Amino acid sequence: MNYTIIDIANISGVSKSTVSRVISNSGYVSPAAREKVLTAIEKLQYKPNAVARAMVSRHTKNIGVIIYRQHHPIASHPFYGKILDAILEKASELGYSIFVMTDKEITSKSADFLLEKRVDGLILISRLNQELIDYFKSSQIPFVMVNGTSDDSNVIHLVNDDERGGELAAEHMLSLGLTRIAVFAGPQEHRSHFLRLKGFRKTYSQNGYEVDENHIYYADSSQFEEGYKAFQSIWERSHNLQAIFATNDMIALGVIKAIYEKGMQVPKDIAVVGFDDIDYAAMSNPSLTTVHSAKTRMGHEAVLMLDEWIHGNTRQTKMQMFTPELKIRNSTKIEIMEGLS
Amino acid sequence: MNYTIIDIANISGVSKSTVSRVISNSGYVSPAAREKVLTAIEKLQYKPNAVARAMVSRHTKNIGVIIYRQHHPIASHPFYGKILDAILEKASELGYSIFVMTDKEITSKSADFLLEKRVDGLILISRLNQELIDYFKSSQIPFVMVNGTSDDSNVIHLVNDDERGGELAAEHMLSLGLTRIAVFAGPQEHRSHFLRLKGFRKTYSQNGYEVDENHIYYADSSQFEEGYKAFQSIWERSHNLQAIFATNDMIALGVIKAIYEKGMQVPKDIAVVGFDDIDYAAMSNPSLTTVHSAKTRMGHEAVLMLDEWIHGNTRQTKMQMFTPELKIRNSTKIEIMEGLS
DNA sequence: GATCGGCGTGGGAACCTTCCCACATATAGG
DNA sequence: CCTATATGTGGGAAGGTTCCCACGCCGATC
Repeated sequence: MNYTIIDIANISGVSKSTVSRVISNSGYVSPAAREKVLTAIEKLQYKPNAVARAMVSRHTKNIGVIIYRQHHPIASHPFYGKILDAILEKASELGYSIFVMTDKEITSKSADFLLEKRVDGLILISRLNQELIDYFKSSQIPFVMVNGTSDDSNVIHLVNDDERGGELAAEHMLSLGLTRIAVFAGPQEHRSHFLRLKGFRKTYSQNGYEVDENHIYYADSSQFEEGYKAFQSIWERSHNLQAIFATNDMIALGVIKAIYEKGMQVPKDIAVVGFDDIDYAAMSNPSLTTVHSAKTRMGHEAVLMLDEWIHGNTRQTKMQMFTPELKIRNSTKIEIMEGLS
Repeated sequence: MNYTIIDIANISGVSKSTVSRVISNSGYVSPAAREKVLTAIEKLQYKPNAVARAMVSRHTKNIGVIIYRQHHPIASHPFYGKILDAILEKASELGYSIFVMTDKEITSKSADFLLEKRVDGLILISRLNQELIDYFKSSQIPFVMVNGTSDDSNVIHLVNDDERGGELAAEHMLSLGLTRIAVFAGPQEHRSHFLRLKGFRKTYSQNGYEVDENHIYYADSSQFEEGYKAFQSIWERSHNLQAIFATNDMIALGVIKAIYEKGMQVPKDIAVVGFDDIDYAAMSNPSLTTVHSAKTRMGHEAVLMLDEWIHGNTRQTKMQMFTPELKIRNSTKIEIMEGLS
């Protein structure tokens, strides 16, 4: 069914070595021989067997991407999926194929699977624990972490400067005079949510406003439903909120929906600021003011750095941090509040 | 760096054949020998080399997924990404690894790449042309098409019953007495958009209302921006619309946004119906009435059918059609219009 | 006590490629 | 004319596994 290099050799009347040289474009091959081989390849629609090639060359040109996440969606997630899209794009440019796996549990199971497939490297997305990080380190496989947790400065990881992002959100809200606020924070064991909240509180604090712990709602997950439900619960505690900061856009979108269902409007009654700048932030009604995180750049850079490692080069700085950017949209389009506190 | 079956054999004092039998759990192995081998495997953290295995067994347990699509997002697309998520899930259940590729052009380029990697089968998502379908047929590789175009009844393809979906949308709108309507249709060369429009018009027609060709806007793409821009253009032509049907949710969401920016409200001034039931349909403000398409089921079924083919079984019915379902939400929550035309 | 089947084990070929080495021819330099 | 170098070609080993076949042992059957 599939032809081999030997078939091509026989048809074109040369040895398999010569065919190999033609395919890999290396060594000496006479124009006549090359011509004959090329015609035979074309005629039989011969495709070199990458499995056999990997067998001898000891590398597959395959990269594994594992997204650690408990809830759907995963690939179609507006944040993680966006990173994946960027990975796919850059990998294709560099000639890699990508295995995508999703894993609900933070264990080595998926990775072992891909390790058996002999991938050249691994890209790990989202939070994983130190035990797993140590496992990857000991396995000798080149790997990079995207948007994950690690204080281990020896591990390549690409993250958003979430603390700075939190500050940006706070600065914006402060500039609008919004001081009666609430925060809807995603799971604090996740680096991003933790730092976003931290930066936000710090900035408010530095400006003389402590964020009341009673006005911080800690969500169990970072999903839409969480923001939606959470708003009801916090609303009962405090009726005179001016604004809400959510540590990601999905939560913010859930909050907006809940606000409208209570018969209020954004930003007229309550302003909302999100984080991530997922595609829907711009599309939502009203469009959502948010902090842009470098999803595409993280994905591209992850592949680039992994590729370097695979080729034996490593950079000095293992940690790459991307600067976030504030995107002001309609959900905070208000007159500046004055003299209120 | 990586141990081989021979290393395990040497350590445990048996032959490589015995180790192979232990790993594959086949043939006769004495409990004593099995025990020794297992300990050695555990001790060395031996991982069988799937590349070598694929070499001899002639199958890789890898499946390629190619998403043919010109515009970003792809993996993170609320429709295609959702299918991909389902594929990933089911594949993992069945022990397959998934190569994901995206291709902007409808050529055999990506497929050739995966064919070289010797995938066991291919899942092709979205529209492709007959030439390419013929190419896959001639390549002998098991493949299934998801949400693609094909009149070739010999090709396995999974589609949504889009025509019926168009009817459902029309029936709902008619039941609300909405007759002054406009349609925003995605690219007509795409089977889905074509059939959705067809079913919709047919139903209106059967009820005595022809959809005026002047009130159909044919969009160049099926994206948010398209719906957004399109509304402005159609709005100038007709100021007294009661409702809009868009052939997918992204376009519908764009329309809603444009409606609000013109100072009107949904559904009070104009009702909107979409198609697909992407996650954001439920989250949007107002929530979007839409026709649910079986994204997850299509993804699951695609893997299942491909797996059957890989194992040499094929079903009689190559074409599997999924019945759509109307999801009534707030974007059509109106008093029934009476006596208007 | 020879034969037979079940059990347990090991050796070797095969899968398809790359890479190294050996060999052949032609050309140039001394 | 002989050697050195460039060009061109082919053979064989290696890479790690599976699978087939052969072989040895044991207990049961005739």
